[in-house]
Amino acid sequence: MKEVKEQLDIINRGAVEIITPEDLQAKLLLGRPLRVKWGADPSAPDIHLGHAVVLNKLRQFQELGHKVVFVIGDFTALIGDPSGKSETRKMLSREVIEQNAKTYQEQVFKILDRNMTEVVYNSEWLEKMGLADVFQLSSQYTVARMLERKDFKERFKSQSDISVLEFLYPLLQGYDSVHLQADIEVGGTDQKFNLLMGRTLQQRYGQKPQAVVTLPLLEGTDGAQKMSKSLGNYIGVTEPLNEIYGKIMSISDKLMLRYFELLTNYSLNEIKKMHPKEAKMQLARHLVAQFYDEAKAAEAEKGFDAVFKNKGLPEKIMLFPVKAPRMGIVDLLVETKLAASKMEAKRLIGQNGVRIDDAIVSSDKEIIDLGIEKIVKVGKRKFLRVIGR
RNA sequence: GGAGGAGUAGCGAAGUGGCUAAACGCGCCUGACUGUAAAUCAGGUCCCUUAUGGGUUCGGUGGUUCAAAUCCACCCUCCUCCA
Repeated sequence: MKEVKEQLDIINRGAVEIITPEDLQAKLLLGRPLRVKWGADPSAPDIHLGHAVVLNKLRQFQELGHKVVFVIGDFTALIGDPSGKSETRKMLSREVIEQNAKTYQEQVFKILDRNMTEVVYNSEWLEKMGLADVFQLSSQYTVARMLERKDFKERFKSQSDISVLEFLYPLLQGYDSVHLQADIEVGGTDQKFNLLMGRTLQQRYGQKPQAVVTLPLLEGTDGAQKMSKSLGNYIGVTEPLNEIYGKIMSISDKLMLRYFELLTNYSLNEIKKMHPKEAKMQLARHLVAQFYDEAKAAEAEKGFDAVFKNKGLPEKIMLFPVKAPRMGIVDLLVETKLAASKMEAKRLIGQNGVRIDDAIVSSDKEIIDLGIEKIVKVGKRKFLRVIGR
């Protein structure tokens, strides 16, 4: 195991806050593999790079010889985490939760080391709790303190609903730490309240409080708002490799450094010395390799260069059979969904954005003979092989 | 329970009877350039159509008018203040 100081440096990288640094150091000084808790609510099964920030940190813990305890909050998901929410969450059904939990694991192990991870479901212990246990647990915290939490406070102030059930969520998440005897818990800054609850409850139940490491919420590809599926600025770990590679290449140079800091272990000083394009390629390659493998990463890079650097064709192009042997270009674009409407098709043609077999289509009245296969290109990145039958 | 305010294109936001398919910003798309799907610059961004032509839009439904996003009635949704 590495020196404590060295471990602290690694853990600190990219972290927003460590509560408390003294506690963390004391834990590390124990010299044994620590139990690093990470909980996920199996309600949104698509993991993207935003989640990967936390996973990357956990991976670092594993590389330092510690054990990750991955808590699937199947039971707490029945309540729904109120963090950052402005309204009462809908309850999820058991079947949905189970399916999501499965998907979640498949994706998580693209980053985490399976052999250094213990997967637990919190229904294992929470389901068995009797009402008396719940009484005891809920007596450990006050309503006033609960209302200190920003999202609750705002909802209370604006007179939105807060169900009593929701008050139980942080308590149960905190209780998970008690049950699991967690040494450290890692989460996004939006989880801070819940993470601190773990510390409070552990002390009430006679344990040493877990150290808490909070990580920033990653900005999405737009570089402004946090990465989220609903904002459409995310890069999912299960996306096709060319998409991952391409989306990384499309982020701004400034954002690239942020991604390096939070998603990799590369030295930032080294990266800053590199040519920005080279650096970005490095990042794209690294991430594709992480979610797929090295060979696929090289493939993605080759594909990207072929299409964007040399303005050529990608290796694999989807084939789209059309009924007619010949077709007007506008109809063809609409038929193949390369354009959303005829107007759009015309706009694209007018702006020299459409090519057939690499020749710019100059008129929207052109008739295309589909007797032999044609390669249709729209914009920089949409390709289709079209043939009439 | 009472008083008031707001709902306009993907989002934000102008527009308060005809000149409005509806300013502007963001986003998105395309092009040029390049170091990449970075940055920058230019153009485009309701649908159909060969069209300076037609159709359908401004929370919903009806109405007034030659003419409505704009006026009236009712309804729906959201917000603020008071109790």
